[in-house]
Amino acid sequence: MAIIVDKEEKRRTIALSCRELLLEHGIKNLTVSQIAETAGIGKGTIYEYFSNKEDIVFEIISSFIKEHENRLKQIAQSDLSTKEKLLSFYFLFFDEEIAKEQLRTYREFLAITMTDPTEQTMAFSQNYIQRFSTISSEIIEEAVKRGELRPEAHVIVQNLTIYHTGLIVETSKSGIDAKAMITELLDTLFALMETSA
Amino acid sequence: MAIIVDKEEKRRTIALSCRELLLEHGIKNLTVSQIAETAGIGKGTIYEYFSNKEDIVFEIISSFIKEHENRLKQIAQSDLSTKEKLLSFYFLFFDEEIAKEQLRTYREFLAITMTDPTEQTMAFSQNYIQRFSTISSEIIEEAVKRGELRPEAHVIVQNLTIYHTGLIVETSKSGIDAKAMITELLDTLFALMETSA
Amino acid sequence: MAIIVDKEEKRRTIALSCRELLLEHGIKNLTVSQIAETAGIGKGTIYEYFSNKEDIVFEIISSFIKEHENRLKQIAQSDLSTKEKLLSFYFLFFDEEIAKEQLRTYREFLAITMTDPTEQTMAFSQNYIQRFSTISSEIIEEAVKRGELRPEAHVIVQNLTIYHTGLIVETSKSGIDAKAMITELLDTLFALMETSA
Amino acid sequence: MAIIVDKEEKRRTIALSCRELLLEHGIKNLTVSQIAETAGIGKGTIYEYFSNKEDIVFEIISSFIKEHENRLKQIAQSDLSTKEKLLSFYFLFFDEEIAKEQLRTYREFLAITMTDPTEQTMAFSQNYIQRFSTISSEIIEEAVKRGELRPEAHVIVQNLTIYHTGLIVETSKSGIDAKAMITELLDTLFALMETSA
DNA sequence: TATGAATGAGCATTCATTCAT
DNA sequence: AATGAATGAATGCTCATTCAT
Repeated sequence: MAIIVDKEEKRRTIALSCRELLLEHGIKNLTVSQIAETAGIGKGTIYEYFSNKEDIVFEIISSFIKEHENRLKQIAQSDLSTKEKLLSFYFLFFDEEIAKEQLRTYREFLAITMTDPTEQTMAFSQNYIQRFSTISSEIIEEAVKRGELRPEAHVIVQNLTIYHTGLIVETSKSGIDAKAMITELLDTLFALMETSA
Repeated sequence: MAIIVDKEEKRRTIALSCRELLLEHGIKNLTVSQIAETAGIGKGTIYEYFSNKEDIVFEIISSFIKEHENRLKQIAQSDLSTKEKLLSFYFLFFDEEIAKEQLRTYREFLAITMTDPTEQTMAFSQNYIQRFSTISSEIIEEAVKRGELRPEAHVIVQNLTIYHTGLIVETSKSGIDAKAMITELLDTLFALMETSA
Repeated sequence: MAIIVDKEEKRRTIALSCRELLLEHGIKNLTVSQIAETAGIGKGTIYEYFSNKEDIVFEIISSFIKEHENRLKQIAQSDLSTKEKLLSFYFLFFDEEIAKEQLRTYREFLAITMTDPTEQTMAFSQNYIQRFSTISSEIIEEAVKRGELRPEAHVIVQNLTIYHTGLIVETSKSGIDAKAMITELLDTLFALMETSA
Repeated sequence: MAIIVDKEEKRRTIALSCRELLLEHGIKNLTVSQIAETAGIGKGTIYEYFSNKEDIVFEIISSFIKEHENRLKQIAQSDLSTKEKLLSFYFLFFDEEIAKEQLRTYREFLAITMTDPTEQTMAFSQNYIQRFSTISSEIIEEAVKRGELRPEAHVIVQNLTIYHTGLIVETSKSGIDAKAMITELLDTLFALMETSA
């Protein structure tokens, strides 16, 4: 009897073994040969589990995003104040050591989604944005329910996700302090959004 | 004595003759040979006026940006209300036929600044952001002076430039209506920022 | 399972198929495309077996040098007198039809080692010089042992390898008869080196 | 009345102004534009006085060689012993600071004469070799006349010029001590060549 | 299921030299 | 006599993907 390998399982195994490799080389400089070698399999075998290089890279990035998502969820469920939650939320990409390491690669990923709008790419990217948005919405919804923030906060926070993307782009040019920018913006917004009560 | 050429002038001439070419092919798929042919000069001549392909591309993009800047200035100086000004201001990239054509190329440019942060690239990019910011700041300053908007508006509008970049990125994934997003956001922000008076 | 190829074997096969090509075009004018075509393989395949053009060229030259070395060994082991051996030894590069054809390419190779002293280049070159020296030393050692030549002959013959290189260089300028030069020099040296007995 | 410029004079002036430039960049990396700029004249003007780049480079190298020749003549006319003269003579290229600086460029020159045997190149090169030979011959002739050396020394010393070229080539590969090589060789040769008297 | 050998399109850049003025 | 603007040929190398075994 031949061993039946769970394809999905093996995809993950291969992807996981190449997380460091991706962070080290970046997307463009990562070769399929390197992936095969690091995963300990043949180059051709890669294509038994992934349709192309992009597919592998996205699987690896997906694992990073899942981790990131979990951290965001922890922030959302923490005891912090609403403002602190949002601060931590948006800082995460710029602040934490792990996230910072991933920022370069995430920018590359973003650049790809901008210039090669494949169906595959876009589906992946949209899905990610949506999940990211959902979590931040939950933070706000709660605050609005509790009467802390005006209902308009919802719209604003929704757009903060897009602002966040802009910040990721613009911080690739030196001279921009993401932390300071977010803090100032949230301070100002909160001053406006908080119920006068 | 040989003819003396105004280098700066000729740079512009060459760049101008290749505007359509760039929009048609995009940055990556544009070849120096195509540029030379379109400009009606020898390939080597290109390098008498530009240090490399990037240099030419940026000169061409620069001409688009200058045009864009002029349109933005016109908006800033128009009779529109502050909110309408800002709407027009941020729509411009997504709305006008001309701008829309350029959006794809501008995204490519943005992708380059994110992944190949050359000194040349960054200087160019920062300069552009700054000029863009200056104009929008002027719109706000005026409104604040007139007592239309609270002073906090300044911080918010400053960050709208970054939001705008994020929007350029995110709209590369279909399914996002930039116009609706901006309208909703500005409506909400204005409701918060307008002096109750 | 895929076919496993003996890389070293294939390197040689490719190199051998391009010997004539190299002699015909010389190093500089030889293109990788020509090599691929002549070897009957794809251009990319070349780079599966060689790290760069220099690597291929050196492999081909290496095959010439090995042949040359074998001929030198035959001379060393022949019944000729010591002087005749040395004459044949140093003539070989200038005299034999085959060698003469290779002289132009060998000069190019020498010129490269002089101006682009890569580690790769130098290692290759030194190795060659050493093997060449070893053989001529053996000829002398024997003669000294037999009491034919004074022990000093060793030093002199060692330096003849360097003289030989000089001759290869200088004969690139017409008007120098390598054969006559070597003959006269060896005659004179032998008159001085031979034991008076 | 137009000023009549002595072409030969101007050739020298231009060449002299670019000596440092040549040593700094080497032949291949020296551009005609650099020469024109350094000489303070237009690029086109270069071609009023020189037929091509090679012509300029050789004029500059010629000035170095003339200097070198003068130093050799001084050695030949000094009070040193014959052996010491020859040692100094052949050391000069490897030992003196100035000469050492020039060695890299001289090797490049040699490489050119080997691979591009233009008439121009060869004439220049042969002329140089001959003058170099003449001086060393004078040293020997004297010694032979005085009865210091056997007449055969003439043949040997003649060939030392070629040996010297070989040494220049081989020392481009590290690991060869030119000074030690020459010393040992001359010691051995003198032991053989000196009249027993 | 696994593999690894083979592939080939595609492109920026340099710089000696010319010649119109 | 002086100049400098214009030129254009020529080439190594990468790497995702396929498919025969």
